[in-house]
Order: sequence, then structure tokens, then C-alpha cells
Amino acid sequence: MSITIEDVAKAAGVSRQTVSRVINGKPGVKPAVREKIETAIAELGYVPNLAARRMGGARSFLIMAINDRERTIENWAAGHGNDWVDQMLYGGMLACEARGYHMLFELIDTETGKAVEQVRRVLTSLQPDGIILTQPHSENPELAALLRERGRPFARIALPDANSDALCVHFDDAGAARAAVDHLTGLGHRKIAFLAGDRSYEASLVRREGYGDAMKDAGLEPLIAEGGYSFDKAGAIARDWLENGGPTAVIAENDEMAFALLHVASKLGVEVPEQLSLISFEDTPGARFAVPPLTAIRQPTAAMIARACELLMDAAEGQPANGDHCLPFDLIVRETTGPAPR
Amino acid sequence: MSITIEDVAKAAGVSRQTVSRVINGKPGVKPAVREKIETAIAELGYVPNLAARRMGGARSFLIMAINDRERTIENWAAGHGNDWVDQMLYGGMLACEARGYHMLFELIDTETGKAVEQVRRVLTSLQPDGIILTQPHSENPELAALLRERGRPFARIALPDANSDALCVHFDDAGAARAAVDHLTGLGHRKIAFLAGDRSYEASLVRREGYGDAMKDAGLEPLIAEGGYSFDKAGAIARDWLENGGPTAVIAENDEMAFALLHVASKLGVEVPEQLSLISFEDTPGARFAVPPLTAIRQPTAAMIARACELLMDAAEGQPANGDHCLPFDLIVRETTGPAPR
DNA sequence: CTGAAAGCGCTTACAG
DNA sequence: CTGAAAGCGCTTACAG
Repeated sequence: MSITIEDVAKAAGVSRQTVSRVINGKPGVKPAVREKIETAIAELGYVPNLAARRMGGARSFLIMAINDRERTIENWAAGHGNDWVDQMLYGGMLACEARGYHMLFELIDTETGKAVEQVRRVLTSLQPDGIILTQPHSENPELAALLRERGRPFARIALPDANSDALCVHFDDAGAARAAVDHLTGLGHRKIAFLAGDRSYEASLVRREGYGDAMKDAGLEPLIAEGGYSFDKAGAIARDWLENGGPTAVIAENDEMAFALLHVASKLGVEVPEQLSLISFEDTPGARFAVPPLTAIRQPTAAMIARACELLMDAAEGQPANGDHCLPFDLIVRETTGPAPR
Repeated sequence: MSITIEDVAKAAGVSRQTVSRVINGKPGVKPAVREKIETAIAELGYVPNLAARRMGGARSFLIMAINDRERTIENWAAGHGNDWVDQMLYGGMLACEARGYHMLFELIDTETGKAVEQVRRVLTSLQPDGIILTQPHSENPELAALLRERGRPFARIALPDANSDALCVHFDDAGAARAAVDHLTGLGHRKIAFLAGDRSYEASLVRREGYGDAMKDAGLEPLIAEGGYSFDKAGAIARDWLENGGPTAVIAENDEMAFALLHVASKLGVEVPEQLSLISFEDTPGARFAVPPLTAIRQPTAAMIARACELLMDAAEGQPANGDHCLPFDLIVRETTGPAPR
């Protein structure tokens, strides 16, 4: 029912292998023949069937991103939107499309046993040419082992792992923490706290370190509190700080905690940014709707996924990619940072 | 390299057709044999290769949702998040997954010529079992014609089209408009305006009608203004109303226009909801962040896409689906509606 | 109830 | 530079 390679071959008066060569941009076809084939393709509107290509032994032209099932669904169900997924699709779909690939997107359970089983299934049912592991799957060594064993190229969206040379794409967490500190010291702040997330996240550790180093370099005393990425925990910490002459500036590891700070400050009549400056490390769409709008580090999510796709497509085409790729972040200054109060 | 149907057949001591029957849940396999095969499948961890299934002449197990390229990318690029895409994936991915299908998501240009060409391409490259057409593609007759000509089941997320019996899934726009009016009259409002979007959208027309009928039934005078879904246009209209003793309540067709109203009201010192009540017809995540949070009609996006997927999977499995399917909406009362001022 | 045959639309070696 | 052959992992009729 559809036009096949055979139809093109017939129309161009050649064999189907020759058509295949042209489709795949392979050398060794006389220019005149190539042109005849290209004309036939255009006239017939021929488009190769990907399933058949795959069966023939070629690539699947599929890049699969693996996301955390629970967290993703939770966000969707709450109607919160999901900035991560949006930016991932933005970066990934366009990168794939540009080279004739398609991006697939799977929800995988966090629990290792289930995760391995589920990834195994999609690996064989869909046969993706490359896999992108996002948090927290990107830090799961068993998943990496499975992929390596299957010989499937994969990219971790995560900080480099000393025990592994797997391809990884990330951004400069430490540098971003330092940039946040520098922005604040530039405004005259000296009591700058870091409202941290969870120690089980590698990135959180690195950010703390970047923060600590920057503070030390500025001759300031670091102050780190554990907010666990939670609104309530962060709120309690904020209340303690604001009621007891704590920091004049806070760097929060995610928007949720930044919102808590804003909330408590408003309740306590502490003005932002006049009396308290605030930087978030996340910048979801809500950051812009906050009152006042949050100054924030913007992670290059779309760019990281796009890069991962590029590297995986390169690998699928025979140029194995590896190493770690660090992408630049942005510090977006909005309205929650201002000169330190005297 | 992967386990194939042949391996299972060998392990169970049967032919591969018999295994195929079991995989596909077809009748005519002796219970004992079926069990033996199922055991082998479990032990070997066999998972069918979808590309091969497709090539063998079966389904592709792919459902493809077609979205507006420009609008989607625009939202992503602005870092706005994209509630529609999120809810679409939420409803669609889970529905597909539950029956062993996968949801694919394509960005297609609005311009008809390009759209037809692009859809034609993905149709033959990916061979989806079903296609979901979302706005504005769902109102493009050429796309519907192409799909019909190809014999591919498709569902329009749109209001029923009198000229077509194509499967369509939508929600009760007119009923939602009426519910908004009723909520407002229940609060004592009598001057209730409808801030409409664009006449080129079928849904907008239907909502106007629902609004008009409800007003008439309540013995009230309808007042419709054309806001074109635009912040600026809506702002100008709002200013005119608020400065000249206009309506005490407004129903806006999208959040953008509702935000404009809020913005102008705040500028003019008009208190919401004390002096002005407001209902939006969209309820993106931003609606909750608005000050005050918006009372809104919530469209059942996830449910509509899930339903479309169900119907298309039914069709792929031989139970052709048709007709129009109307899903219920929610009126979420937050803080922008209150008793009419006296 | 079960199996042998043919074929889906491609690609990969292998000849020439 | 080009083509004939074999095969990828399945499924669909068709026999028995």
C-alpha cells in the first residue's frame, strides 16, 4: 500500500541495493545514477519504513529518554506542569528530528529491580539506538551495567562518575553555586546561607562544595542547612533564620524551598529583597510567577538533552562518543536579590 | 543477540507460530501447550521485537499524537512550560502503556501543505496504528482526508464536525460556559461579560453560544468582547470596562486574558473578587500562582487523550470506533469569584 | 489444535 | 560502481 524501495528501484531502473545506498548517503554510486534515484524518490514521495530498516539490520532511528516514573506522574497528576519534561522534549525532539531520528520517552520505576526489568523490556521491544538516563536513573550503576552489557550507547545526565567512563552530560553545578555567591557578595551580602536539598544527590554535594569554596574565597563563613527539597522543612528553617537574625541572603537548591522562604518572609513582614535576598537553583516556570519573581540559576536542560542526543546519534553512526560534557548555566537576575541591608 | 521467538519455540518444543498465538492471545492452543510456552517466555525473559511484529504484518503498537509545531516550540522556548503537552502525555502515555502500546508525539506545521507532507512522512516511516489530531490540526479537513485515504484510524480532539463522521473526543464547552454563568449568577452577579478568543476556533463559537443561552435563561443581557486570546487586547478591554462601570464579573476564554484582567484591576485599584469576579476557561499551572488564584474551568485534557488512545487501540484490534465522545469538565472555585458588589 | 511456507521492506556482506 | 542472495523476527493465510 505504501511506496517501497522496490518501487523506487523500478522507477529508476536500478536494483534496490543501489537505492539503499543513496538513501543512506553511502559512497560508490555514479552521480548520474544517484540523481536518477533521487528524482524517483522525490516524484514518488518515497519515505523508508523504519521498522523494515531496523529489521534489515540498520539503526532504529530511535533515541529513548528514561525518566523517573513516580516523580513525573506525580507532577502531572498535580497539574503542576513539568518543566523538566518540557525542556527535555524541547531539546531532544528537535535535535533528533534534525537528523531523521525520533525521540521516545519512557517512564521507569525508581526501584532498581523493576527499573532493570523495565529497561530490558523496552530495549528489546523498541531497540533504540541510544538511551538517555536522567535523574535518578542516571546514578544507578545497575542500569549502566545493563546498557553496557547490551552494547547500547547511553548517556547519563549526571555528574561524572569516578568509577565509570560512561558518556555523561551535565552542567557546572559548582560554578553555578559560586556564581550565586559572587552575585550576592557583589551586592554587599556577608551572611549568605545555602539551603540544601538531599545528600543522596551527587549534584547537591557538588553545589555545597562550590558554595563552600566561594564563601571561603570571599573570607566568609559558610552556613548550610538541610531543607530536603521540601516546602515545609524549608519553611521551618526560614522561620528560625528570620526570627533570629540569620542570613541576609539565601541560596535555595530548588524553587519549592525558595517559595517557602518567600512565604515565611511575607508572613513575618520581612521584605524581599530589601531585607532578604534569595536565589533559587531551579527556575521552573513558577519562578517567574512568584511575588516577587525569583532570581535563579537556570539549568540548561534542553541543551543537555540535545547534546546527549547528538552524541548518541554520532555513536549510532559509528563515531563512539565518550567523556563528560559540561554545559554553561545562566544566572537570571530578577527581583529577589538586592543590596544587603545595613 | 536478543532472545527471539525461535528461542522460545525451541525451549517449549513447539513451532514459532504456536508461540506467536500465545503472545497475541489467540485461541486455539491446548492449555498444556500454552502453559509450557508461557513458562518458557518467563524463563527466557522473552519480549517481542516490535519492528519485527510490524514487518510480519501486525500492528506497530504505536499511537501518534500530532501537535502544533509553532505554538508548542514557542511555549517551550519561552520556558513557559506547556500544560497541554504535559496533560496530553499524562493521559496518553499511561493509557498506551497499559495495553502494551507506545505513545509517539510529533510536531507538525500549521500550514496545510506542509502539514499534509509531514504527516504523510511519519505515517509511512513509523506506521502508527492510530493518530490523534489536536488543535488546530484536528480542524484541518485535508489531514482528515489523508488519514481516511490511508485507512488509518484517527481521532480528532475537537468538536464534532457536521460534515464528517470521524471519531472525535471533546468536552462540553457549551456546558462549561453555562456552568460559569450559573456559578456567577448564584453569587448574585447580573452584569456578566464573556471575554472571547478567536472566532476561527469552533470551540470559541460554541462557548459563546453556551454563555449566551445561559444568560438568556437567567433573564440577563449578554455582553461579549473579542479579546483574541491576547494579553494586550484583553487588557485594553478590561480598562474600558473597569473605568466605565462595566460588568461585575467576567468569563475569560484563556488564562492569558484572565491575567490581563487581574493586572489591570490591580493597577486601577479594583479589588478581586470584592469588586470584580473572574473565571478563566483554561486553568494552566499559572492559574494557581495568580494573585489571587483563578477560579477556572478545567478541561479534561488527560482524560480526552486517554480516551482517544483507548478508542484507537480498540480500532487497531478490530473494533472500529466512531462517533463523538464528550467528557466532563470541572469548575474549580478558587479565589477570584465572590458575591456581587451591591 | 499445530506446523511448513511465504513474505513484510529493508540492509548487509559478497560477487562481479 | 552495481546487483543477486540471504536474512532480520515476526505474522498471516493455508494445510493437515
